[in-house]
Amino acid sequence: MCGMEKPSNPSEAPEHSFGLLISMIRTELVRALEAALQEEGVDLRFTQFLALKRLALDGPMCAGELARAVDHDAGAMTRVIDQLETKGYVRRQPHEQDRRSLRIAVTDAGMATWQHMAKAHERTLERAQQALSPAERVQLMDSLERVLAALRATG
Amino acid sequence: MCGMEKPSNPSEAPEHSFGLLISMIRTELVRALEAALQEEGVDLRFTQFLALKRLALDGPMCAGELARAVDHDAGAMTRVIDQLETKGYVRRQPHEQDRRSLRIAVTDAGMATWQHMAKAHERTLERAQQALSPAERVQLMDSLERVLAALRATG
DNA sequence: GACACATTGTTGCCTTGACAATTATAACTT
DNA sequence: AAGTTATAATTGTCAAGGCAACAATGTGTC
Repeated sequence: MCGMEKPSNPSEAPEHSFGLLISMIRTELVRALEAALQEEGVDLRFTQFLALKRLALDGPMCAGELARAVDHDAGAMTRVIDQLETKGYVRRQPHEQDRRSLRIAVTDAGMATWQHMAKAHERTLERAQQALSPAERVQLMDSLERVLAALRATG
Repeated sequence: MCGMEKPSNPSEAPEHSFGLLISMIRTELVRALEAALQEEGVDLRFTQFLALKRLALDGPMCAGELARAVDHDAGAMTRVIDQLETKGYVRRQPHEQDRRSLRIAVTDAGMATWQHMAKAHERTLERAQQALSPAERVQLMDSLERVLAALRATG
């Protein structure tokens, strides 16, 4: 009775608001990426993926540094590192100059998994942007960067 | 010691990946909107805001319908409606033809709050897009809609 | 050196959202 | 009409993220 409503006009665009649109894309992207990872046999959630990717690309870094790099709460990052460490993809090493800090390093197993993941990642990203021309993709990323900067600027 | 790292090149763009960029924007947008609402004296979270906005704009609808409209889990939507009902912004009415369904309607207080919110909403959205030209804003929304459609299609 | 203050990582607490199971009602089939 | 299936809302459960409190260590000041 209450199912698929809105018989208004099928030709008209959904006309989503910006906030909802961004939220929906994030949800779908996370779902798509996690599905792609699972197909590849990689058991990682979105956040774990982001952290491992960052470490694999940028090399070892401190926990807080990593948290900022993937825009994650420091407390939550502790647990993400726990998970990655349990899976054997990451190692906590003491920091040379600062005994408060850590040096989070990717293990060999982590690197192997990362190379496995990279394919699934690219495939998902390609699928998301398949309806956009190369120029539009560049424009999209540029606009999004400017939106983010604006939001962060005015605080 | 481990603070603000990355002294590489200040002129170069951060070069975020698409998934992280979308996530960061969502986080900042939610934060900005909730801050703006709070400044306006409206005590609503992002999800509650989305639901009330949808109801205010589209009129009464069923719970499941509303959940789909704001891309929210049905179970979670039950609780959002609980919250909005507790605040007095929304009323659960029985559905005329279907005794399983509900008719979620905005109260007078809810409508007043919505008109209060609308300003904060527009201000936040304007702030987010302030660095984009009108043409770029249209292009951005269009690209995002296409990305969402692509993700949902191959889903 | 002693003190205040800042920073790093961790933990506890709370809220939120996703998913599965449940209940009540409707719709469909025979 | 009886039985089966589908749908609406709710509830329980669990993982994840944000925030505040905390202990350990570093930094700066007198």
